[in-house]
Amino acid sequence: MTSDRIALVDVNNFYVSCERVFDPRLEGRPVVVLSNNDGCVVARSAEAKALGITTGAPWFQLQAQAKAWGLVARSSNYELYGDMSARVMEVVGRFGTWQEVYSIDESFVGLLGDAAQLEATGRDIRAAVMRHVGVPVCVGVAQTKTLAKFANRIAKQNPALAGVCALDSMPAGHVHAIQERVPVSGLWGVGGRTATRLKMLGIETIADLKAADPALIRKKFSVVLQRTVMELNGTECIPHTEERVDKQQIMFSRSFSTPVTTVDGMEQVMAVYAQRGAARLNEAGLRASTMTITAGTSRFAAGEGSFPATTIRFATPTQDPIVLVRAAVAAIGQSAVPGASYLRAGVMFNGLEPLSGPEMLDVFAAPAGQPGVGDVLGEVRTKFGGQAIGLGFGGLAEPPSWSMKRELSSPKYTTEWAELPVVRA
DNA sequence: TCTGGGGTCCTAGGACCC
DNA sequence: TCTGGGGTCCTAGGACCC
Repeated sequence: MTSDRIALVDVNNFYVSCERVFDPRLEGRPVVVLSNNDGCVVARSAEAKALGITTGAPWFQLQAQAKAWGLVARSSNYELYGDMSARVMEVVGRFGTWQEVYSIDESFVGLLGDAAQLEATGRDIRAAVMRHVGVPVCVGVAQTKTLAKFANRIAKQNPALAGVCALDSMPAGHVHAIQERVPVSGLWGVGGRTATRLKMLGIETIADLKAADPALIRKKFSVVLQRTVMELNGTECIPHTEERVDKQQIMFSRSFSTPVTTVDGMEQVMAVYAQRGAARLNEAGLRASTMTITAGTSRFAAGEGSFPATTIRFATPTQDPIVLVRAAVAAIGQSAVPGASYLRAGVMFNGLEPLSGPEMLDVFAAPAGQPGVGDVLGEVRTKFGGQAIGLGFGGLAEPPSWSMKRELSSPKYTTEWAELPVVRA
């Protein structure tokens, strides 16, 4: 019987797998990839997981044992991961009747076929991605997205399945037995808070939740969890959106490598961050009607922190870096507390609209058809690299002392001519 | 000394309108 | 000045995801 099914394809330990493609010595060793500023662990190889290293573990706490464990750490290299992601998505997309890219390492694709064909297609996808990109993927196939996620989890945890699990080709009793063992928190869309509240109602496993009354769940929780219950029972409730819906917000936020303690310093930070945000707006072809700036001291320090946040509304939506930088600097100047030890800051844009949309009268805007400042900056960056040009502090060749730290980074193997891998034969 | 960054969706409540 | 229902839009906050 031919059925319409959904496959969830994701890359195992994606960041680590990308590093391994270009450095095979990492194969078989415990490897972690760190967050910005080399702060904490964001990805782990199977060997690192086996050592008990958790996601979010601070690197400074692991460093002492790293040598004894033979543990290798890499800074995150988003240029590399982004490019590898695009390659994986392109290969996976060839197999589907539709494709929705869900995250940097996951996509849902539509498959048609009977149980045996679905499973065979899963194996073909795995082989193709390994051959063309070099990273291992797992495939879960089922009737709904929630179940496809669940099947993918089974594929990952059960080595005998060799990375592919199509629920249609498993005996129903077997599937049910697994659902009776796995706690609800292992389910897509059910986090810790909801799991705790469900437990009080005696709902602990996926099987419990599947058998729950959807109407009751909606009343006691939300329409979101009700959809989960229905999806567990085979009714599709979460639509697939092939083309990315328009973004609702754009952010740029970063922690510093060293604290910033002066208002002047925070103004420098904002000048740089507002520019980075403006560049993102320009790339997306959007302008914003509000900008929210945030900053924060340590969440872990004793005493009261300072977490200024200010929203600025623009009479005319804009993506002009000069306007945005001025507004951000003025706002932080008013809200930053002198002497506070700031560790992070961010810029967020909301109320987005396309650049090509109806123009309101603004005597300072570039005349129609002429490039604005953002376009010119973007063009220079495309030709000469991201660091080539900037306004004020954003244009310094030598980055300020608080800039992000990435000491253990691999080269941008696939996106910079100067950093291409060298092969000797 | 050191603890990520970037998002989405839903809901409740307030402002405002007819 | 008070009375009333019904509706939209916006924002803040919660929960979750990778």
